[in-house]
Amino acid sequence: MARRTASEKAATHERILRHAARSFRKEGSAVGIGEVMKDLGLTHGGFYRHFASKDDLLVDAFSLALADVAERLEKAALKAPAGEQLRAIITTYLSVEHLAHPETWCALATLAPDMSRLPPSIRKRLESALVAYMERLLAFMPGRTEQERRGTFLVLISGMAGAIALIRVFAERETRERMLDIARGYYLKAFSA
Amino acid sequence: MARRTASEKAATHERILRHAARSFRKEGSAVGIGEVMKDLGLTHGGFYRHFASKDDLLVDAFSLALADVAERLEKAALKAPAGEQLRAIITTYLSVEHLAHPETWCALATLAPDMSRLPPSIRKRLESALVAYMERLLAFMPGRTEQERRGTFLVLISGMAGAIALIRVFAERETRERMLDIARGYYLKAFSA
DNA sequence: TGTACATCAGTGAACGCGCGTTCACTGATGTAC
DNA sequence: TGTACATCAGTGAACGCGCGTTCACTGATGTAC
Repeated sequence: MARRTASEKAATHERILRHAARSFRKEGSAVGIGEVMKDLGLTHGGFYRHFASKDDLLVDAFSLALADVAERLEKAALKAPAGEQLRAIITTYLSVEHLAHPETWCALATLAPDMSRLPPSIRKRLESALVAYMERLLAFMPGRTEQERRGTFLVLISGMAGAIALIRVFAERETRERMLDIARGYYLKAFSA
Repeated sequence: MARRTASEKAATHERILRHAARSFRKEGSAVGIGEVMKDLGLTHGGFYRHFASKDDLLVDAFSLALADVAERLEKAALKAPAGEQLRAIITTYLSVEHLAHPETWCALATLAPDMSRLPPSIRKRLESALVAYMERLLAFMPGRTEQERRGTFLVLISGMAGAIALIRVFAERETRERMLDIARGYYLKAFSA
């Protein structure tokens, strides 16, 4: 119960951010500040030493979540043999693992509607995070020009996010996996053939 | 302030449902019962003569929203000349109108994550509504077998919903319309050529 | 058809609860000399 | 290097507020005879 060193503060800031990025993806952006802090063994009052408001945390957490997924997908692509990189991105994105773990995977599939309801002033920061997401994966997208590759990213990622979001509404494991197979089959054929 | 006739009650029930289906799509499922009732000139207490709980309203409102959109898309298809029906569905779905009016258009693009967080007991009803959405448009989907047409619906509708959800994060009209053109171009080429 | 009574749609106060945010306080850290 | 003081990370009580839900009440509707 006293002042912390600068590096301790930075570590706490990051812990709040990382945990919020998971909680919002898992349970939605209605998760309270009190709950996030409590999960970390902290009290709610201290939150405002780290973020100006909940909206401020939301934007940063959404941005971190997007960067996190971009990194995961990039790693999956880089691990794949040459020519199989886009295939790796698609099978990683449309996986049972992704379906079952919203808290560590794509924020677009869980939070896109919440993102679009944030105040416009703050949404600009989210747009940057989305552009960064795209930039990170652009090299793996098919297309002759950069414009084409951007278009491919838009259609492919938003399409797969929509598929994950829809499939998650269904409860039965069997139904979900059948739908996932259909979607994966389509995107592999349409984008990586 | 007294008992109403059976048909008055039914009318009120429907007014609540229809308005909720709009409000949830526009502002998210966190919109309160009090607000929905107040918008209709009613008080919050009467709500429970019509619905057992807010979750109960959520499921019914989501289902109505889905049925509403299925009908709009079906009408768009039926108005189109033979051979242009799928094209009509795609251009209607990926329109500036849809982008700008979440309250009257596809609930998947605005509420899919909220749907998947509903209690499993209640989610079954939503699954039926989604299946009904599919059935209604199945005849317009390309594919040799019904299985294929179901697969096409899954990929097409979830993909377009994901595109709308992503594009709505961006604030600038010009950016949005450019992205919308790219998505529309893709889906027309991939599904309706 | 009229009468007596049960039902219940809608009202508005009240319930407990959790939310985001503020603030006085603590005591260790950071800084100026 | 030591000292004196300002800073501030984190605590926990308190703020106003809105939420979902309950309930006693009202009076017109529905129903049994």
